[in-house]
Amino acid sequence: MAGAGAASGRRAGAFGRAVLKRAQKTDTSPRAALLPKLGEVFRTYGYEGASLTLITAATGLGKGSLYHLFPGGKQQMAAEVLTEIDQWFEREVFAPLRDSAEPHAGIAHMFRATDDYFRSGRRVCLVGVFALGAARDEFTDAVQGYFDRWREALAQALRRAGQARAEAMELSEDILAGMQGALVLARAADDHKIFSRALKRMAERVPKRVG
Amino acid sequence: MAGAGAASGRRAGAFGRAVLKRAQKTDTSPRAALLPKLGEVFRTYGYEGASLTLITAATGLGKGSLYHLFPGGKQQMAAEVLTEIDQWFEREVFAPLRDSAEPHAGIAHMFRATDDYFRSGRRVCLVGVFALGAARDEFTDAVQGYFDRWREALAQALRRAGQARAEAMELSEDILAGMQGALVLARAADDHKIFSRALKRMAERVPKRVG
DNA sequence: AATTCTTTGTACCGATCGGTACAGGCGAGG
DNA sequence: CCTCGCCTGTACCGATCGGTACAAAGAATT
Repeated sequence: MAGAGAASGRRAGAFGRAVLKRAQKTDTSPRAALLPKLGEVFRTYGYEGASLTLITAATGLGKGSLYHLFPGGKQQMAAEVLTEIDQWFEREVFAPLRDSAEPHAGIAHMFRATDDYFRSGRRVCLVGVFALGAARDEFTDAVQGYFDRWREALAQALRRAGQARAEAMELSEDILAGMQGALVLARAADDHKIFSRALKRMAERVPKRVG
Repeated sequence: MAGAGAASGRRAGAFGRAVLKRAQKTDTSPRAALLPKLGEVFRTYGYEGASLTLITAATGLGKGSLYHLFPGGKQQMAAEVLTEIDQWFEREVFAPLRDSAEPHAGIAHMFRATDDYFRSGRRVCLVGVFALGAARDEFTDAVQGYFDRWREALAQALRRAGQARAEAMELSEDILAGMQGALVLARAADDHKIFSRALKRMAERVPKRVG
């Protein structure tokens, strides 16, 4: 969809593939450094609320540079931010859930990574913000995919940890909802500890290892 | 804060008190009929996204009428919508939780009313939408108050149902978060049943009556 | 040094934003 | 019937919206 790294990839000559591949792992392009800043603006003000003025202020780049890097405008910026977030979670959360030999380790890793990402409740979920607003309809796939793949990966880990199919489905949904809701409450009350408490409860809800 | 019913109250002469009191219970003024429509616009598009154009379209009223009824503009409209929602929950949820002789009945009533209000997951929470966005800082009291009083009322009911202080606090937070999160997930996946499942889980999490 | 291509600031675009001014429509009371 | 006061449609306001055009600055290549 949104070609993150397309600009750097275009510059690649005979060694195009190798360069592109490395760029995808740790991209040092200005574009990559930009996405987190863009993400913060969207996270804080929502898609509609993130005006070009706010974006230029937050990034330090003028419209010229912005539209040179993102010819598709706001829509493209948001799309690339979403895919960057998706990649982060894929790497730090979904993959460990699916691949770790010991499922409980993957689940523990998820809770740690999630606590980090949401800054222990000081940050809200950009995908959640988009989901609640009108932007959902413009980024349906990204929004659906994020939660769905998370739930799927978690349910799979829970099954491997010994839970029955139905219980794993329910519990994974329960844990995701508990987290998202805690982020809402934490921001509403301006009290990030609400999120920490929720994370702890969710972790306790996962059946302990039997072995 | 925002004087809902102030316009009708102003008209009241010697019988001002009585008229005002009745107006608060079932207000038949055009203003009262308007607030739900306004609420739907804010709920769907967020505070910033709810443009005057959208509002006039949804209400059928021109700017002239709108600003005659709400001299304070969008800000006043949103404020009155928030107090109307607060009043609804106070009546249908918080009061039953606090006052019902049998706390389990109050809690059951809460789940029923909540399911109704959120249309079994087809509707999102306006206060949650505001909480996540920049509008939170403009309506801090209303946003904080809504969740805080809900949590407080629920915790009190749980205590009366036999739970210890700390457990009641945790569980009330857990239930609110589970609901809010389920609304986010339901809208993200466009699958309202996520909310129904969450409601059921939350209800089961409340300790059964001992007697 | 000359040339080429990328990057950037700035001026500008039409559309829309929230809000105001106000003239007339309208219905109730005299 | 006339008047008075609430209500409402419309024209208009400056500001800002997202986006475009383009010329000059910079960097890289030869």
